[in-house]
Amino acid sequence: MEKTYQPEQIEIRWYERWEADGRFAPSGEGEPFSIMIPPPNVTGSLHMGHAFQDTIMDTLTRWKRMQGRNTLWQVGTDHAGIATQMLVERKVAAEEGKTRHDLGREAFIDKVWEWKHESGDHITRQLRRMGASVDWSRERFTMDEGFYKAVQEVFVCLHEEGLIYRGKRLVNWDPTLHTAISDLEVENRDQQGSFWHFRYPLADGVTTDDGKDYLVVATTRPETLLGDTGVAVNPADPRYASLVGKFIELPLVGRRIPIVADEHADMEKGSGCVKITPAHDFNDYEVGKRQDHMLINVFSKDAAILERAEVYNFKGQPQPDVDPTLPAMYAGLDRFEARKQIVADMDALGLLEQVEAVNNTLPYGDRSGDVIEPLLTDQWFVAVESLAKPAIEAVENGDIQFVPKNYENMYFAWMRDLQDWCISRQLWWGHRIPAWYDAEGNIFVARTEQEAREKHGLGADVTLTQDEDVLDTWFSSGLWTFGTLGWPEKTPELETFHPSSVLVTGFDIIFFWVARMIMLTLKFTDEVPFKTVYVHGLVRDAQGQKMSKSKGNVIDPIDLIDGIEIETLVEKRTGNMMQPQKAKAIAKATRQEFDGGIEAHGTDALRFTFLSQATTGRDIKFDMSRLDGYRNFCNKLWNASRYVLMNAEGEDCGAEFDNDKSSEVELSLADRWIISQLQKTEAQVTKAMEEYRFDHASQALYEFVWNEYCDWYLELSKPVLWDAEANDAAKRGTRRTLVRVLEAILRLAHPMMPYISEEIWQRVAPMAGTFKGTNDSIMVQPWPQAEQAKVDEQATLDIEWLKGVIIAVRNIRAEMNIVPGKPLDVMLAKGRPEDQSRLESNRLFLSKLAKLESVTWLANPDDAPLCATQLVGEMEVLVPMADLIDKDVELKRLVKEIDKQDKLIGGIEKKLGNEGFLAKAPEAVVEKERGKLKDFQAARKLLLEQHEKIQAL
RNA sequence: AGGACCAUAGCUCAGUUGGUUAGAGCGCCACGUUGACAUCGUGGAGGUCGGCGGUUCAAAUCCGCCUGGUCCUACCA
Repeated sequence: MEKTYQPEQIEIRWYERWEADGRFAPSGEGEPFSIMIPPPNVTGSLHMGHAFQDTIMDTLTRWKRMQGRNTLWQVGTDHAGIATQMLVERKVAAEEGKTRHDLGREAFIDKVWEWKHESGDHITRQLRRMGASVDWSRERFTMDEGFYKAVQEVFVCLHEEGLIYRGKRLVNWDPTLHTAISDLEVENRDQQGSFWHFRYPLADGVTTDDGKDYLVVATTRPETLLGDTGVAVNPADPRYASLVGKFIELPLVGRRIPIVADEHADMEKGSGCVKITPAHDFNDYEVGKRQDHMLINVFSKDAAILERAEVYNFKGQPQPDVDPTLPAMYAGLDRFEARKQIVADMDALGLLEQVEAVNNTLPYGDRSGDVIEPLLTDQWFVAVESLAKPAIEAVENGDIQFVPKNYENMYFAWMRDLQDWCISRQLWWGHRIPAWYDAEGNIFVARTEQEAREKHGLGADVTLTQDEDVLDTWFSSGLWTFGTLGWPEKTPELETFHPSSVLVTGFDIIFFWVARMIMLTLKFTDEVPFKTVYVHGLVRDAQGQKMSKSKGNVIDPIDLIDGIEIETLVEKRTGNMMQPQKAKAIAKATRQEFDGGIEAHGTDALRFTFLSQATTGRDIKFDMSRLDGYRNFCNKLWNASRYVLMNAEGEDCGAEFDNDKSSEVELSLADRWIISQLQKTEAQVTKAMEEYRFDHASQALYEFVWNEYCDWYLELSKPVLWDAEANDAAKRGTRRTLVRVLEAILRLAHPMMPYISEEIWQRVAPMAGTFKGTNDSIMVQPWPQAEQAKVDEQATLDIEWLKGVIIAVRNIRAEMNIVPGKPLDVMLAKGRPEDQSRLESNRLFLSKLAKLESVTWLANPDDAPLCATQLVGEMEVLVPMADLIDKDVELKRLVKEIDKQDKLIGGIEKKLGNEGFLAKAPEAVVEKERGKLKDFQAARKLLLEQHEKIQAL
């Protein structure tokens, strides 16, 4: 073995080997366990969030596989409608100077497929680097033929049931992308805005009670004035009671609009009068509906002012009787231009009463960054109410459980206030909506045009055109758990692996995806999509900032694995930016944070870091120093293995002797102890994994490997192995323990650190007798199970004693500035009989580990010469110091120690002096305190004696 | 405005049903390298558990209020 751990030499090799050996496919045996990967964007690349998520999924998958479950980790990607289309549009623009419209729909779609083929395996390659044990043979893409079939089936069925409908409704419209987006794709940002107060003249010579001939309405969006259909006042507002039923003459437009009473108007706010614009505001839409107003749309798809308004009733029917005339001077003006102009014109008319500065929030499209406009358009919707009910129940009754549990509240809150879901998108890349129209605009929904004709008896003479729009990507990913398994066919995979066992996902897409999956899956399979939802937090940068390309603080997980030069990193972060003006600052910050670039750490160290930070659903600040630390841990494990191999390879490791009582194999105290500790660790790690506490699982492993196996057991093995006089059975016992415990460690580690564990296991397993032929792999070994019978409490106590004495001697060395290598003569005094017997049976270990010349039991403590002392329980560890002792230093140390004991004693005495405590605390607690008091007092007494002795010098 | 979550060592975080001498890693200080590992070893310093109040014999842990932070939902006519 190499002297240091070098991940790059082993990782790719092992992944290729596993894949070639078909290790990732379900075994076909055992109780099924399945995880469906949240499909990443097919043309995307792996970011830290993916890497984190994939680590968790792979750890669960490998763990369950080792537990003998029939394990499927289903892999695949989604087509990411808007994101991919935008990317290809930009690419086409850059390369050919053309828009998608120049190319036409078909040619453009070809371009997207080309791009998919070109870049589509990037993310899957990265998944492989992460060690993901996904079943590549079952890889799915949402735009695959088979998956499309599932999408059509669902659409048609829902439509037949009346749960999908088409309607003219207000949607969040992205004027840049020219498509509807869901409210989840809208980002609300705070900003400084203006609040314009306008005077709306009363028609027909009417005046207010206080004699004014106008009402004041305020708005943050003056340009919508053109679409006003009325002014609302609160029905209980005495100020305007006399005006209800009267009219306003809408300025600039000249339209007569009614004053209506509606509870939407808040008497406390502003003047108490609200302008109503049903076609441009979600609240006003509701008011307009109640008041039987028209919908007057004044915006084009670009959010520019129309020449003539479009007028509809609330059924979406055009209203030719309403005069659609709009002022000519605004026609074609962009909404923000129009706003300026309208404000200026109102001012000129003396109708601008005041402009107030306000803090408000504005909706932005998370893709385009443009301000979202509520716009009246024809869209397809899913009526979610009847779907939501069972979806809520599934979580309420525990069929689906969230981990951590508090996310269930977030889910309920959203589900109980659900709007119908707009599923059509005005894009080209996606699942085309399976609906056809005849010349009159009649709608025929079917799986194919052929079916549409047959179903509705349409002759060949009827021209049908398919709906131009595509479906929201989340509509198709909502079918992911069962669509990937072959639905609507009744496949054996569907039978076996659905419902899936766990969904691992970020909280940010609970609404987007999780909720919709639950609704659609229950509807179409009568099963939940998954039994558990493990929700993890966001991976943030070291400062706690969200990682984003525009901030220039993203880290490519692959760069943490392979390392990256600083110049390459700067280039990567500042190249191809949307906002190039930020490049300089980003370069500077990057150079500051990653001075010498990033070193290679390997996949296992990265995975272990993620796991150790995976606490209960909170965000994680990615910490480079922890990554360093876990790479060191890999190295530690590597070197411990090196030691084991050096001492065991080619030697008799007793693999064939299974009976520990056999005279052929003799186990030392240390052997029994480490075996005992291993059982506890196995139990701990398993429990932690069951509870999704990967931080606890990784920590339990780390502590056992480093602080017990390496720090103590390996050291304790040396005296046995290097003792020329030790018998063969003892050596065999120690070698066997070294090897078997290491082999178990590797199996415990494997789900978390697949590569290093496999690499070492290949060398260790043959000696441990667990290797079954040349093609064997740790991936299919049984998960370690704690055996209660091997827990040896006596051995634990004995080793604790031994460690205590060794540490006491080390302490004395440090206190007295004695070099670590100098052999010492040590005496043990006071204490109990078992202390003496422990000394006799551990003399060898003690001498070697504490580097002692001699160690003797002092029957009469008064015989002790002048010594430095330490306490182990009630026993004193004495190192004769003769004239070497520094009186002042030692006195000071003792005083400090005595003070410490005094404080402890004081605390307990106070407790025990409290009658309430004695009366009400459980007896066991009281007893424990009494015991502690006794110990502390005994320690204090010894320290005091020692102090007096030295004082007397 | 409503809600959720968070606040523990210089940093990143654990701390299960109240009873621990409040822990880990990293960092820091001192010492140390012939026999697995300097990606290391040994020893050490460092915390009034955000603040105030309450419940209790006992609070980092339970309750209330406050402060600071993150996020979500709503509103902003």
